[in-house]
Amino acid sequence: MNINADFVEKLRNSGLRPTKQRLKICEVLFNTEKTFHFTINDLSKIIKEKVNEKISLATVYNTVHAFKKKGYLKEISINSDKSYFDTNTSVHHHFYDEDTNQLIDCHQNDIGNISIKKNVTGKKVNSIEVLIKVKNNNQN
Amino acid sequence: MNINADFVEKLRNSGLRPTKQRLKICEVLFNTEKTFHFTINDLSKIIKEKVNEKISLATVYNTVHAFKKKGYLKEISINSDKSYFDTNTSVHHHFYDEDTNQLIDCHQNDIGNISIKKNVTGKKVNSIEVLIKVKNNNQN
DNA sequence: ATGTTACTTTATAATGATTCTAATGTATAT
DNA sequence: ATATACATTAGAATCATTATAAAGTAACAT
Ligand SMILES: [Mn+2]
Ligand SMILES: [Mn+2]
Ligand SMILES: [Zn+2]
Ligand SMILES: [Zn+2]
Repeated sequence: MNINADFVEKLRNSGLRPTKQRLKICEVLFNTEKTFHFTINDLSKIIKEKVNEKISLATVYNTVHAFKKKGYLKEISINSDKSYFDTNTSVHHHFYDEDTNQLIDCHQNDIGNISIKKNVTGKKVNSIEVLIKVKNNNQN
Repeated sequence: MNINADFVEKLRNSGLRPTKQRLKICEVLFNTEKTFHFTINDLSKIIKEKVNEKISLATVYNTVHAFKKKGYLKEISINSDKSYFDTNTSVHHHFYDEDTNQLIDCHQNDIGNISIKKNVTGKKVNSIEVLIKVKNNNQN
């Protein structure tokens, strides 16, 4: 278990105890080639189906929020019904496919630089996020 | 009732019957100098306090969604807890004050032009929205 | 005006995502 | 091995939103 040792270290370094539940969730979230977007529901479905481990829904919530707080996950709000999480924690923008409800990363180089000419007085800019909603060409 | 007649016409033209509930809500939302952002909770509080009319919460939801569908309101998702609505239906961006949880309009001229260099294949860009999160300068 | 119909409002229940609780289990340090 | 703080868990609670279905009202034809 080479990869597992990495996650143990990662968790320990964050002050999180490496429990088997957290390690399983790490595997699902971070042991992939590409980053991805998911809802809590997606995640618990993946755990149920692909992993031989029953993790309480409360633990999934706890863990996702713990990972978000440690900066290993990002939360993305597209509509108020569901909350999306992102394993890509870098500053980046998103396409949102309104037909399929899918989030797609939009890399910095796919979009012109964004300059804020006038800011709110007495405040510092914390993040700039662009959301591009796309739809099918054919009218429905 | 000059203004009221306008709202009656507006509703009729949209295929919505001008009920007294809808007219009251029109007054609250559209009989103002400036556009503003609100949650359903905000709106029903305003109706309770400033207007001598008791409107069922279900009707507030129904009306807001009807107005959104007709293009008189815009829905804005900042975080998954609350849904914000906007009486400014033009294409525009937002500052979100993370200290006060307030939405502030960001006009087109306060921000550089945004060019999408690479789009999702087979899709047309429907909207481009920028969200700028701001915070106090002093660390807390 | 009256009646008919479709639309609207309303109170209340249902839903569903998220959070809370408090009991049980476990990792870590001594 | 023991103590202790941290973590997991099932189930309950919360809260925003949506559904239901009964009663009310606007629009329209007679
Ligand atoms: Mn909605
Ligand atoms: Mn959250
Ligand atoms: Zn992303
Ligand atoms: Zn706005």
